[in-house]
Amino acid sequence: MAKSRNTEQKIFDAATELFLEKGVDRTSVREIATKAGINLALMNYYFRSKENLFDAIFTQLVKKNSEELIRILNSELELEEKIRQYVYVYIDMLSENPLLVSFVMAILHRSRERITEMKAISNLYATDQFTKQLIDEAKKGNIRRTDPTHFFVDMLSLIAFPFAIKMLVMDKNNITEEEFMLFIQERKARVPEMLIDSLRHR
Amino acid sequence: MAKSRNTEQKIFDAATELFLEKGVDRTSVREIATKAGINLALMNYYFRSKENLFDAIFTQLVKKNSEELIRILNSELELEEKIRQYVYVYIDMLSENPLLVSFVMAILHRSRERITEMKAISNLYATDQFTKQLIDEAKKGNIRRTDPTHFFVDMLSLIAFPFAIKMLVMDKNNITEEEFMLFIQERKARVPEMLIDSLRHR
DNA sequence: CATTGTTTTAAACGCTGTTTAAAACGATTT
DNA sequence: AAATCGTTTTAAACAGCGTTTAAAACAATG
Repeated sequence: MAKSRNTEQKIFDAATELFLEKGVDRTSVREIATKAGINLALMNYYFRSKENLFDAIFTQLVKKNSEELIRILNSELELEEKIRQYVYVYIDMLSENPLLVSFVMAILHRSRERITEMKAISNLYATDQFTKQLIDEAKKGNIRRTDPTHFFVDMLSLIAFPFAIKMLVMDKNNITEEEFMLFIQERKARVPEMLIDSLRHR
Repeated sequence: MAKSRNTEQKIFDAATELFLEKGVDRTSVREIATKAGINLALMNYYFRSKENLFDAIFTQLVKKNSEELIRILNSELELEEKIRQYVYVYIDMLSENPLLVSFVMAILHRSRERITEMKAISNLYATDQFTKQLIDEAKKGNIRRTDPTHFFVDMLSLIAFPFAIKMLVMDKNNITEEEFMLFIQERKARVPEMLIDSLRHR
């Protein structure tokens, strides 16, 4: 046999599919090789390690999905509308990409250090423009003074954590996966209101 | 050599220490055996599997820490005070037990199914009394009508998720571990206020 | 004192991710 | 056209993992 030149892509595609199906840890390199129809050693030849292959897949996936989030965060949108759009798009994104959720969980689980060395992530959370907006609006008296870091952490928590505890919520409330997805949909309206409420004067 | 009768405990202790230090996945059974000063096979003899040993350690850890949380949630405390205490104690608990955070992350990461089959967790989130309180207070007009499930998920998200993204927050804000812990401490006041705000009429 | 059931041991099993060294191949140079 | 060179593919092995096995060592019992 010879080059065929799409070997790398075949590995990438097979791994993506298997990682989605069964999770990263439960997918073996031999399985990937079989599915891709290539020799076992080629995975290491092209990606150096399984970890590296995972990183490549994750980075591509984040890049594909994060552009809109970054655009919204750095747009000139009025604050409340920006929060609404950001939450809405983010929740939709996680809803439509279970793989993304699994990957994020895997990353968070692993990360004793290696987080922002993944460029895909550090770009995703470049919040300078948003931070400035929060401070400016507070100066103008339009909203309450708030710590931008806390606010952003609040926002991410309310958006992402429910996906992490999906099984817990399903078990506790005796609901199906479909019903859970409805529950998540409800949050697209609820979470922005809660965040905006927290910025109001009282 | 002979029974020594604390072999099981020695395994348990060594594993707990190593799991805390390096995480479950990065700790091998051979390492546990060495640290405990026992034969490799004894881990399987006493705990059947590494997964089972993990479950045993996790269950004990949760039991030790969750009593107070359950007590608060089912107490007769007035709603606002209950929220304040719950958040305060929960955050303190996670702050003082990094092992607990790692374990929860590991569990969430694994869980494609097996969540509430861990009794320790299902007890932890028995929220009937709390749910009733939210509904009653709304009927009395003291708070806004709210979906108790959403509210509880909000609460857990704001409490727990920041621990999960610890490295991300540290990297992004260029802060040390100590400064991160201060950031977490600030949330003990912030999070309850946000939750209580979300219950106010407007 | 022999027997029984429990605990410990050394060795192996089947799996994992990864490395090795040689083979096969395509393209380039002579 | 043949030889050379760098790339790609292969089969085989390696070291590590969690786990199992079967025999040995031991403590308690009849």
